[in-house]
Amino acid sequence: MNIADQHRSVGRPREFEEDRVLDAVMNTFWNQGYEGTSLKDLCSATGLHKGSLYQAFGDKHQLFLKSLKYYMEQSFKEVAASAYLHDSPMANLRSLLNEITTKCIEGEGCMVVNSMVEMAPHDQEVKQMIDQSYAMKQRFLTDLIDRAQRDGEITIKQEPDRLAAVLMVTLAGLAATVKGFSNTDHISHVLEDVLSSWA
Amino acid sequence: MNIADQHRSVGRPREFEEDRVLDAVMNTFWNQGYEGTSLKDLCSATGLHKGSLYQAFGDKHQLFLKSLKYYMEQSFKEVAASAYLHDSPMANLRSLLNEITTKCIEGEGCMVVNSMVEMAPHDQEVKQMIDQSYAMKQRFLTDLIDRAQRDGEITIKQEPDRLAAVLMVTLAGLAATVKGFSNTDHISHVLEDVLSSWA
DNA sequence: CATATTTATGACCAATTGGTAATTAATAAT
DNA sequence: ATTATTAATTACCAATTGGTCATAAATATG
Repeated sequence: MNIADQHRSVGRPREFEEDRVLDAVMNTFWNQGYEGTSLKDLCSATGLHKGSLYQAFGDKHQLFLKSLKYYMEQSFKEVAASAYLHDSPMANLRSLLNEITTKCIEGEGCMVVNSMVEMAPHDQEVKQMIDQSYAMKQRFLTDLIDRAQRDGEITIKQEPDRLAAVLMVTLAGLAATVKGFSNTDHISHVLEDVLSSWA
Repeated sequence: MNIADQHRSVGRPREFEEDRVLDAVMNTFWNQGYEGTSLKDLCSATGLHKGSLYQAFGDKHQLFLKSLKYYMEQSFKEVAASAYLHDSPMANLRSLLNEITTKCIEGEGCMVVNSMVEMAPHDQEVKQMIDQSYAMKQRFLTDLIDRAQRDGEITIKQEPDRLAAVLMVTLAGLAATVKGFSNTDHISHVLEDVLSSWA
């Protein structure tokens, strides 16, 4: 019995899996935004009544924060794995960017970028979460770039963190642009093109 | 007497300037988003009662479309001028990107990118407007890049339209990223860095 | 079986939402 | 001056919003 279950050992047991609900909530906020999502939307997405949602996760805002955190963890896990497939840092960087691009196009964007645009300017908590996630990802990229530079596979005309900043902005741009167009042919190769210009 | 004024020659005259109202509406939608803006917000921003807003511009959605169109026209005018200051296409491209970057950081983003993220997937009319604006800007950049390439100031390893696609995505990324951070030092030079990697 | 505890459900709430309609006010044409 | 026309203002509306609360149901403990 772990700590998370401990306070549930007494009383009526939950009829839902927390992660499954969080996943449904996440998806709803992801493609409708915070203001565009009503509690009714969340109820029909999760199959729960709002009373249950409130009791289990708190109000709409807390629910959003938790689903955003969930998104950040899940999406990073899903994607970071592809940066360890090869021996060469450059190959790893390439497959990481390809993976992100593919996921981004399939999933029609990125919940972090959506939240950055919609909420960050008016929501300190969201802003803070994004700040952390951004810093971590930037370090991740900087490290890969640094090693690729040492291997001589990337130009050393720029510092690794500046190149990483370019990637971060380009990735955000990809996530934003994907939402505007049905045909994504003209943007699917953008990350590759940026990378190839660093040869 | 022009056509626009013709139907106003009879009856009580308007007490507001259409453009001033549209400007206030635009700014409100720009930094609160569509769903995040209520009619009350628009009334206090414009000083008009909602009855007047409806009569003059239609419902909330039409009002948004008109203010988005207004934004597209105004922002393009403001920015495009800086692409004609110098003789060299490369210098013009550089000052254009600098101007966009500056405006983007000052104004905390771009209404088109905001709308792309929030609305395009669920709003055909918005999507269409963005599509047009995107195509025009991409042509504008492609043309500049093409001429800079002919001058030998930009690598010819990539086609102009692919380089332009990179710029478009990076610009969208800039507009999105700007909204997430108070300190913009780490992104202010991204466009320059992209450009310099094309030397 | 009784009790304590937790969850699920549905009724309930005030406030706000986008939107309409009736009334009043201001102008041009007659 | 009267009338037609347009605009400004106000009152009004049904629906939805996020959020709470009382009650019923399900479990573990004693």
